[in-house]
Amino acid sequence: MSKSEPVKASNFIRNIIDEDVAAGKNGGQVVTRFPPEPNGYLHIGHAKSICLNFGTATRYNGRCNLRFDDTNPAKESEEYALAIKDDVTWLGFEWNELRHASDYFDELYEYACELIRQGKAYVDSSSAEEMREMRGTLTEPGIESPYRNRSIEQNLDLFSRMKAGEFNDGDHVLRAKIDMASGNINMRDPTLYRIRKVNHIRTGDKWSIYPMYDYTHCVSDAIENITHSLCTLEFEDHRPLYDWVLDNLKTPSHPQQIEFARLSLEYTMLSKRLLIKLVEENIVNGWDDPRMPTIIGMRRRGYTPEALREFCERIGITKNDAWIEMMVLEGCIRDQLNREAPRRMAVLDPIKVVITDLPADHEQRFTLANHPQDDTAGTREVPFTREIYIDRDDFAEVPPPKYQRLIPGGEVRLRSSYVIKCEEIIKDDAGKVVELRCTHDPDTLGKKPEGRKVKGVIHWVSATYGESAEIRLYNPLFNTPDPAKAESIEDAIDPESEIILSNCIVEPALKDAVAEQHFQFERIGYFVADRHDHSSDNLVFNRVVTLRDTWAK
RNA sequence: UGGGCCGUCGCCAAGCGGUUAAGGCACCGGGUUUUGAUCCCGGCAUUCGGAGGUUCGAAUCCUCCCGGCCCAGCCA
Repeated sequence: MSKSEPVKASNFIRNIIDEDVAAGKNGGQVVTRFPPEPNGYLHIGHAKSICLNFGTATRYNGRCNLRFDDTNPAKESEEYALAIKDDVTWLGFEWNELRHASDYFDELYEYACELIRQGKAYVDSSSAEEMREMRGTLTEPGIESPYRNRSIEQNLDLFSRMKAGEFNDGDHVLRAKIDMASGNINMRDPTLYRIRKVNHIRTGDKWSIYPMYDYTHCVSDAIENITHSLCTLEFEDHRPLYDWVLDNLKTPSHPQQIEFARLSLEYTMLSKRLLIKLVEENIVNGWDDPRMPTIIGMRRRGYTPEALREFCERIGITKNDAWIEMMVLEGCIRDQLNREAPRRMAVLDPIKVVITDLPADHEQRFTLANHPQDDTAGTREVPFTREIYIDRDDFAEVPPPKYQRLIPGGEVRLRSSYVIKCEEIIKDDAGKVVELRCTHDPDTLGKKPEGRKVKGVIHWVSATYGESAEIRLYNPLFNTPDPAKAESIEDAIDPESEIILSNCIVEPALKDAVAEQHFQFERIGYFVADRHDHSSDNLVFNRVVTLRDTWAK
C-alpha cells in the first residue's frame, strides 16, 4: 500500500447518516427504498438512485425495499413493472421486500378519514380550473375554496361516497387544509385524493378514488419504517408537506426525506415523457435500442452492471446541478472491458490483400493470446492465408501527415504476423480500390525486420477462413449536449447515430461467440454479441465504445 | 420583500476554523509496447462565484452582491 488507494469520495447523505447512526437515531438502523412508478422503463438516471438507495442500505447493513409507486392507474402497466424488476436485478441488487403503494390503499384511506376528523382535510367540489384560479400565483397568495369549511360529518360522508363510486371523475377531491397564502405552493391545500374510475394494475376496480403522490409517499415510507427517504431535488419543496402529513398522523415512524441532484448526461435525454416519444414515434427501435439511455438499452449496447455501478460511484452524490460528460461513462466500460474482454480481429470495411509471394494454398495457423496482459485468458487459433482482408481505413493512397499504416510502396506489420509491403493497387472502373497486391518479409514473424523500422501495425482476417458478420456502430443519439433544449427532438437526432455494416469479415474464432459476450476488436473498440439478433449462423456485434484514440481518425 | 435550493481546476467531486486545497475523468509531456490501445512516470486551482467583515488563522463563520436551478397537475 505504498500508493495512495483511490479513496471513495464521501457525500453529504453519508455524512448525515453517519451522524444519525452515531447518535443512535432509529435504533442505528438504516432502511431505504427505491420507489419507481411503473409507467416507463428505467434509465441511467434511475440507476443513480438505485445505486444510492441499495448501496446505502448495504453500506450500513440495512435494508432497501423496491416499492412501486402505483397511484396513477391510468399511466401504469404490468409490462413496466416486470421490466423494472428485471433491470434492478440485472444491475446486481436485491430488494429486501417488494411492496406497492397500492398495498396501503386501505390504510391510506383510514388515515385520510383521520385527517378529516381532525378538521385537517376537506372535500372540495370545485372544478380543476376553479382550483387553479384560486391557487394564486408564484407571487400572489391563493384564496380559500368556498367548500373549505364543510362540516366534518359532511366531509366524511362525501369522502365515503367518493370511495363508493357515487361520483364521476373530477366531481370532488379531498384536500388538506393547510394555508392558501403559503409561499410554498405545495402547501396551498394540496389535493390528497381524486376520483379515477379506471382499472388499477393490482387492485382492479376495487377503488374509484386514488391517493396523490405527496400523501401516499410519506405514509408508505412511514409504514415501511424507512429511515432515510432519498429523492431528487425537485421534491425539496414537497418536504414541508411530507412532514405535515406525518406530523398530523399517528404513523409507525417519521422518515427523513433527503434530496439529491438528478443525473444530467451530455448528449442524452432522461425525461420519461421524451423517451416514450422516441419509442412511440419509432425514432428509435424500441426501449432497448442500443442508443437509448434506458438500462435495457444500455445492456443491449453492451454496457455491464459493473460499469454502470462504477459510473454511479464516479459521478458522486451532491445537490449541484451537474452535467456529466459522456467520457465518464465511456471510461467506466473501457476500464472493465480492457481488463476482461478477449481480443479478436475484425475487418469492418474490407479490402482484399493478396500476398503474391505466397503459394495459393499457403496456410499457417497462429496461436494467439486472448489478452496481451492476462495469460489466464488463454489462446485461440488464427489462420493465415495468401489472401486476407484489411480495413479500408488502414490503407491510404495519399496518406495524411504522420499516417503509419499501409501506403503504396510502404511496409506495415500485420498484427501477430508478417510485415508486408504494398506493391500494387487495383481499382475498379469507378476508381475505388478493390485489391492490394503485396509481398511479405518471411523473416519478420515474431521478430523485427532487419535494418529498418516498421512502425504501423494493422489488423487482418484470412479471406478463406474469415466469417462474415454484421457490425453495428453506435454514436450518441443526439447531436447536441442538451437535446431537451433543442427546437425539436427530430432536429436533434443524429442520423449517423446508428450505422449498420453488413459486409464485415471477422476471424473464425468469433463463430463461437455467444449472445452478450464481449470482445475487443483490436485497434477498433469494444463490441458485444447482440443479445437478440446474434447466433452462430448470423454473427451480429454492437459497438459498445471505441478504443481511446489519441490519433484523430 | 413569493417560496425552496445550488455555486471548489475544462467536466465531476472531497473538504465542515489550522491540510502543500484529496481523488476521478479530460488534457499536456516522457517511457514501454507487433493494438496510434493498455501500462508506467511526470505536469495540471498561491486558490475555493464576487466584495466586505469576524478571527492569530477562513473554501470552511457572518453580511451584502452576482450567477444558475426548481415550484402555480385532480402527474410522480
